[in-house]
Amino acid sequence: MARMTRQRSAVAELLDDVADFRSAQQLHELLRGRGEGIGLATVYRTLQALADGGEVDVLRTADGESVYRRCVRREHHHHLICRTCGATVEIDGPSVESWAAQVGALHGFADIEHTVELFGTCSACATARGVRGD
Amino acid sequence: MARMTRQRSAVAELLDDVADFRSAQQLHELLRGRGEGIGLATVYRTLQALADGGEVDVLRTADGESVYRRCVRREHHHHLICRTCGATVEIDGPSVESWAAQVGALHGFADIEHTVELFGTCSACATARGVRGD
DNA sequence: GTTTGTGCAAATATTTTGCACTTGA
DNA sequence: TCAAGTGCAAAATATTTGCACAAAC
Repeated sequence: MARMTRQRSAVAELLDDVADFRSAQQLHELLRGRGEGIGLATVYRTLQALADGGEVDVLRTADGESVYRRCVRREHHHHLICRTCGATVEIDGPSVESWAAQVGALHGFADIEHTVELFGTCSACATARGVRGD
Repeated sequence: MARMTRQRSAVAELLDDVADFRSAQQLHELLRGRGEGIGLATVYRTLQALADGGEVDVLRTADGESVYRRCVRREHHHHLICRTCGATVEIDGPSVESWAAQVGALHGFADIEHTVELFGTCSACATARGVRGD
């Protein structure tokens, strides 16, 4: 039910090499750039399978694109993302977990799940901007 | 630069009446149901303008639809959303705010913004499901 | 009267799917 | 072998846009 193919290996390897979130289309272009013969549909199908299996994180950008990234941690966690250069840090926050559960219970909600994403300017980008006086 | 038209009033009124997040398409259908002659494109344009002006909240559903809702509170806040019936509760969480700022600072990030959404099953839906033994 | 807004339909963009062909186990 | 995977192109979905017409100020 999960056959190892040239295409799937290529996607897996690419995800190992790439540090931040990339869209399916970007990943497809990168693969093509590496000389991999792979169709866009296959990239989508592979990413979807990986996401279902919890092997990659999926985020939705503000303009409605799905972006994917290999998850370093196995447990539930969140992201801190630089809004300028896209650098990401994986973080966890026990306090948020418990806060979410509490708030949910307070309003009579069960099975609480939550999405938390932090956006900011990383020190490198802040410095760059400071220098340029932007 | 912002002319008041029949269509815009209709959208504004509808947003006042509707409690939870609705997609542009749903809002358009609701307007048509009310007998308002209004085009889908106009609904999109109007919602976009309202969102730009900070008068409505925009969320992205997991399947890539944008959903809109008039913001009751002026201040920054979050949402608790029933994944079954879509009921929403606006919440605030000082602990999350400070946690976000701390985590950001710890990693050298400035200007931290965050998105936090909680999803759960509201008591009504939990009961309904329990009764059916689903 | 002029400028802004609207409706429609066509264009875009992203993701999904049908189907014949290929390929891994 | 042969079910699972792939590629392509067409379909589906959500949203945007060009343009002629209508309407607000």
